[in-house]
Amino acid sequence: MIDSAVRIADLKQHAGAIVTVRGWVTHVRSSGKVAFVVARDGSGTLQAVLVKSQVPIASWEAFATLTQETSVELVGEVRADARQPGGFELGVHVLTVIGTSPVDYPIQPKEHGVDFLLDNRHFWLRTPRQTAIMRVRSELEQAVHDFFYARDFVRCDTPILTAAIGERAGLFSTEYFEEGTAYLAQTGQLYGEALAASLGNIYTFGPTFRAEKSKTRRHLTEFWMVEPEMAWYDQDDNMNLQESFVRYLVQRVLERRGEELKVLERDTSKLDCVREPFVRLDYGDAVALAQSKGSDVKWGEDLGAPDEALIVDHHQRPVFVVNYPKEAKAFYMKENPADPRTVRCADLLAPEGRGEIIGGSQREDDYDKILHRLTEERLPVEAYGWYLDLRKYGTFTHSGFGLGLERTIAWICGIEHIREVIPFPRMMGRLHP
RNA sequence: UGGGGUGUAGCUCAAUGGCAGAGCGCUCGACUGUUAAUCGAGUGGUUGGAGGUUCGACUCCUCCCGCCCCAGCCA
Repeated sequence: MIDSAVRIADLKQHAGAIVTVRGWVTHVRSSGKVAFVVARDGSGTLQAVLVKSQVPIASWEAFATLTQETSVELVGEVRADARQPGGFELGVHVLTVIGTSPVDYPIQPKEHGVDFLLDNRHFWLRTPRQTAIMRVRSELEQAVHDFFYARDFVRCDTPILTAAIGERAGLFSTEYFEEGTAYLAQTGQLYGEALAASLGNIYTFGPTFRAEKSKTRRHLTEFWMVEPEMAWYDQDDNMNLQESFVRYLVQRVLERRGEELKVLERDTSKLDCVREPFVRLDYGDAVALAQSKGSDVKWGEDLGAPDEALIVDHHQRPVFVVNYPKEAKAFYMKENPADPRTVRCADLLAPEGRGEIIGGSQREDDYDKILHRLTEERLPVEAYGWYLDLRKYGTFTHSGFGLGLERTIAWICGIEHIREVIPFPRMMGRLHP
């Protein structure tokens, strides 16, 4: 801070005092000899009142020049006023313009189209709904760390620039000195497995990149993922942890970000369902359920988004769909001893048509089986040498999962499209601002 | 990539083959308590682009472009 300016949110602690507030103008109103400036500073909004006969001429003239988003410094008396949302207003003694703002500021206090707002994302982020979302996002990120710290998981940062490993979907590539092509990581999981053999329980939390040409409300090309990896956890332990984790995240936002959820007009009763045990539905039963509701999905196929919606709507709470067919899932998932056609995995489907927010599995720990799967998938075995070593030198039962941060935020906040829950979304056809 | 939709003033939208409009914004004016203040006046257009049909096209047709929704891929 430049000096002892007061944050708007803290004004109630300064009732009756003369304080300095700095912020940006959102509205101006005038009634001839009384003028009103509404300003925000990131912590809240404040109405400041200027009376022509009680302020210096320079301040009165400065008011006349105010436009939306002009940055200002206000010195005045904090006084209680029942008409104000926060209960206080500022009786201005001095108004000083810090930075002017041309009259063509694009965002008005009215409805705008999505494309226009995304073009002006740097300004859109100044609006109340967007700041509420960003505060929930921050709360969730902190909650992730608190949850795992309390359980003695070690946070490990895995590389973003990688050689060609990982999953099958599209990769962003870039030149990498004499090493050829590097790819932006689409998961930290394989590194997480190596670290689990070193530290026991670990998690990674960072951005991941997928060059898929997806244009849905659930996809970004750059998104943040939490990926825990636990030594000596089987798939049941894994799901138990996921259930505790998701329950904690929801409770944390309900407890600490109620104001933000109110701004977002979130019906929080829809989140009460996380307190009940999550449903654990075998893949075969999930297929049968979807079929009974009109889907033509067949055993062996991955569930489509409409199938997932049918399944979750039926149960009205989070659902684990467990043990998918091998062909529908990645090579590293452990073969199910009870039914070798399937693997020991689970997708966690969030309520309200949100679809998959977690994908997880027990990892294949048998050297020969995973080598066989790599070959089957026609993946370059030589690139996976270090990964195979984890099975060769002291293999171990282990499991992990990946939680999509943006999908989780969108679900908890009740935001339709995940492009709104990351400050500067990266999607097909959008790289600016 | 496939299916559907859409594109008109700075923004949000009207104009169903016959004079291209409104609200908001912006400019000027009035007002000593406003809450997206109110009231009065003013300002605003290559109707996404190219071609075609027609006496006449924002409107109908063809192609192209942008965006939105859905699907696939996944978190």
